[in-house]
Amino acid sequence: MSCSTTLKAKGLKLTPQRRLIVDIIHDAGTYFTADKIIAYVQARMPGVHKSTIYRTLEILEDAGCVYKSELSDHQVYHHPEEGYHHHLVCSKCGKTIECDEDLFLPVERSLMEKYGFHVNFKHLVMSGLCQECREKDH
Amino acid sequence: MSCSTTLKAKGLKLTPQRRLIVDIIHDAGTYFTADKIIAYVQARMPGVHKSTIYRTLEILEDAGCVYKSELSDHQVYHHPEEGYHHHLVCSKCGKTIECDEDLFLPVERSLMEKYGFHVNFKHLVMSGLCQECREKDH
DNA sequence: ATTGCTATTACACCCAGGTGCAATTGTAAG
DNA sequence: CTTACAATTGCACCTGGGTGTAATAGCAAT
Repeated sequence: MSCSTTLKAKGLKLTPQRRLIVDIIHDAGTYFTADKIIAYVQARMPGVHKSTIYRTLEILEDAGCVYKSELSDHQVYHHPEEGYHHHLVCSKCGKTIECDEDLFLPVERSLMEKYGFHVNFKHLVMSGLCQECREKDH
Repeated sequence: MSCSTTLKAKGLKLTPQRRLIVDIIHDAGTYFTADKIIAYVQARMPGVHKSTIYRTLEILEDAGCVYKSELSDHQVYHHPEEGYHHHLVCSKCGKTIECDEDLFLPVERSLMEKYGFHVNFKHLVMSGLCQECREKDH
């Protein structure tokens, strides 16, 4: 189901501002930080308030049209069709590595077994050191 | 090495403000949010500015005297001697469960093997649903 | 094409965390 | 016990993310 259809089905309106924000995220091949989205939107449609953008992003997230992750100190948005996976971000060079989510199934299982806790590991963003930076550093 | 000694060894001054902040964290058996620390400090020593407290906490973290974690939207500080462990926080009832860090060793290893990435999993704080809340919900 | 109702917007304002800077203070050396 | 100097403080101000609200605009029914 397309994003605009999903919105309509929920009784939500398809305003020009929303159309623009949806388009930007869908056209992105990768994830966008909130500030980037704000910059793009305001470049194409000056006067759009940042609170509108934050609220739209929240609505789109609730509707399942975009995914949000916390990357150390910012929020990051990406399109669901980009697939379910986590991101490894090198704290030295900033490089991003996509990471298969299956690697986390064992921990999820053991947290459940040991503590009865169902942890939410969707779209994890983790920081650390990539191979090159560790080698350079040695 | 005591915290004050560590500070002195780095050429840092032991001001009354710092002494107070250090004491508060060391006397805590558990973790403290930044706002709680600010409230405690300002109750005992009115006039201390929040930026001073944030700066002191950063210095103490760099010196290894306290550990910082990000808990969904706040920062959380705790004393190193509290031990290395992660926290599971229920997003429904707010309950906190301490979680053995050994559970994460397998993922750390597989991230290293598969991507050569050394992830920093110290003092993780994860949200999810605890057993009771899942049962109540069903 | 109007109307009416509800969702949405822009705005003003809030909050946590943080920075640059001039004035102040701890502390080591004389 | 001074002095000197760097470290620290409080302040003003900034930033990202977010909320309450009156005014506005989509959209469905007429």
